[in-house]
Amino acid sequence: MQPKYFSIMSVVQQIKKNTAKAIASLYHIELAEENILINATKPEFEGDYTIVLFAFVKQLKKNPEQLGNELGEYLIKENASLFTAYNVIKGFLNVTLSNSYWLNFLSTNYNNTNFGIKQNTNEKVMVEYSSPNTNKPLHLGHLRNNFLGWSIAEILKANGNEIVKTCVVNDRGIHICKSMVAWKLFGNNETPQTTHKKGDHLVGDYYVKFNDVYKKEVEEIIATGKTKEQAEKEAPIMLAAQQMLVDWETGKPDVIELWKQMNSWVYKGFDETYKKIGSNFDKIYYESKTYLLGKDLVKQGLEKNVFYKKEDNSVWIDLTKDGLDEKVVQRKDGTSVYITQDIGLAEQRQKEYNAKQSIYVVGDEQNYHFKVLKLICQKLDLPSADGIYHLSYGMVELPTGKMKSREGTVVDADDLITEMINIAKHKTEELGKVKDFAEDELAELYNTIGLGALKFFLLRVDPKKKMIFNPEESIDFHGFTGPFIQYTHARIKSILRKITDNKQQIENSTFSHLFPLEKKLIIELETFPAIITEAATEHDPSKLAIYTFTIAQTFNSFYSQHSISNAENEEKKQLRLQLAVLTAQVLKTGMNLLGINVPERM
RNA sequence: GGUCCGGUAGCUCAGUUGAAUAGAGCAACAGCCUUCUAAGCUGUGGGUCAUUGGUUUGAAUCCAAUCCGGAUCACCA
Repeated sequence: MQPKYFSIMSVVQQIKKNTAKAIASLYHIELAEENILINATKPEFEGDYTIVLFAFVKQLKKNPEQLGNELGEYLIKENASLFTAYNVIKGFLNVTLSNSYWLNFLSTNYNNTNFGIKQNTNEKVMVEYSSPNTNKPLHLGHLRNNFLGWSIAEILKANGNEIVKTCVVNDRGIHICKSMVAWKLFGNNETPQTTHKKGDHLVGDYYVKFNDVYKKEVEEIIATGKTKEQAEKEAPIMLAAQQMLVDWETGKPDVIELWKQMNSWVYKGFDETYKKIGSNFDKIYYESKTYLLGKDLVKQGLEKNVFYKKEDNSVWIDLTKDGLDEKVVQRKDGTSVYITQDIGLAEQRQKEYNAKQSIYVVGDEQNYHFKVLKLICQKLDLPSADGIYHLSYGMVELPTGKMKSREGTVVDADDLITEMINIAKHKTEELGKVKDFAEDELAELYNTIGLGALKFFLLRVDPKKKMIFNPEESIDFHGFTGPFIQYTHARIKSILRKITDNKQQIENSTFSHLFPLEKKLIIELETFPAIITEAATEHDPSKLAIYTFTIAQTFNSFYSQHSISNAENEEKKQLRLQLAVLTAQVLKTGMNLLGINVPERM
């Protein structure tokens, strides 16, 4: 049996194909299928799908009504197994598809656990996400990044791509030295063990400490009559951090020792958080090892005249013809800048993995940077260039404005996760439906629901848009939320468990009556494979979040109106069982693609 | 200042390859659990789609201008 993977043509494609064929045969005009607009028919009209005629009215020199009628007649005559009725209103041709078509779709797919998942194409895609700094713990913004990265990787996998998940850890630089200096000055040899604090939080505290001290020092210097600019340059703690960076680069043993020590605390803390949110990577790059990459490419670029050297020995690229600016790629002292290492890393990854596409999940504040990066790689003729895709997402802000870790005004990832799990616990206890669960089962359930709520909350909006998180109004568990969908899944599973004689097979597929809500659910379920494709091509998990919500909503309406176990007759019962099984399957797959688990009971 | 992104119901957001009377959720109000999980369902109210002009049979969607908000334009990362 072949339908392991979904490969049947979608309804919409079939309608397009038939419409094109009809027009070719009736009017001898060839229309490209992609130019035919098919919409779901609005509920106030009769029909399943609507062919919008306006687009080719002019070309065919027909009035819409007449064209609609001729097309409708033709479709029904030539393909009676698919089309059973039509009506024309203004320029809209509404067609009704045969119930046997829908029933056939349902019975061939309901028990396919791979429904919606495409055949593997072996096309490799790299997804870089998370990419934390080792000077502070993860916060809400990192969570959006992680969830997006994970989800887009899963979605691409479902579309047949081979995925390499990667993370670039920013473990060196002046900001890392800041926490190191502060710890050295004020830390009294504190460790995660002595303070019982997660290592990333401990280090983060010293990053904040650095900035507090720095601010105070600057104020003191200004009070002596110097300008702000001077003060910022002269503050002793800043000078100490800069010296430490120099010492790090020259490999001074005690600095390296401290650096390794503090980073190891951070990694341990990160691992804990990653484990909680279910994130992992196939390959981790450390900037301390890659920051020197790209120097050879600078040399090559000079030879190719892509770059040019100024009198002071700095190396530049002129992007003014591309509407951008001049950009430095190597400092006058010969050291490389941020973008240089990115170019180098892009090349190295290409050598190591040879991926067709490389997706960078990075905030929209770096839109310009990635535009430049791609352009430079293209001008250097690097094989990785065209595959560079910046999956840009908006910042998560608080009602009070931007989060700033320097000022300690961030929503901490660990705290938020703990809070969400606690809320899940309280709500679950209030409802009292799982009193027979063992303790570890309960813990797992709270985890699933709490994280489900959080992930769904962050993934349900278009990644491009910035979002506002209000800590006062905690994340909801009703309506357009993760728990609502998880609940619907658990509800279905509960029904299925109770029906013992579930042979789940309609013997009589010519059974032709469908209630509106039965049909609506089937029609919506049928679009699942297309939604997965759309989410992948648009790099947008929110498409799936919205879709799974719609399915859950429709199922619940259906459920409240039609009984499954006490259906009017055996055929209806079997039909509804199939519907329930496929709905649960789609909800599960859809949520998994968002990185969210669905419980069997809740 | 240049470039880019955004402005849709009280709030959070869909809808933006042009298409029927602009949709959800939350909040508010009114109903529904002797029947498969009420974290649910049904209904009501709520809109100058920032503004103005243009293109079109048709504009929230495309074009122009304006207003508001944000990002970015570092030999920072």
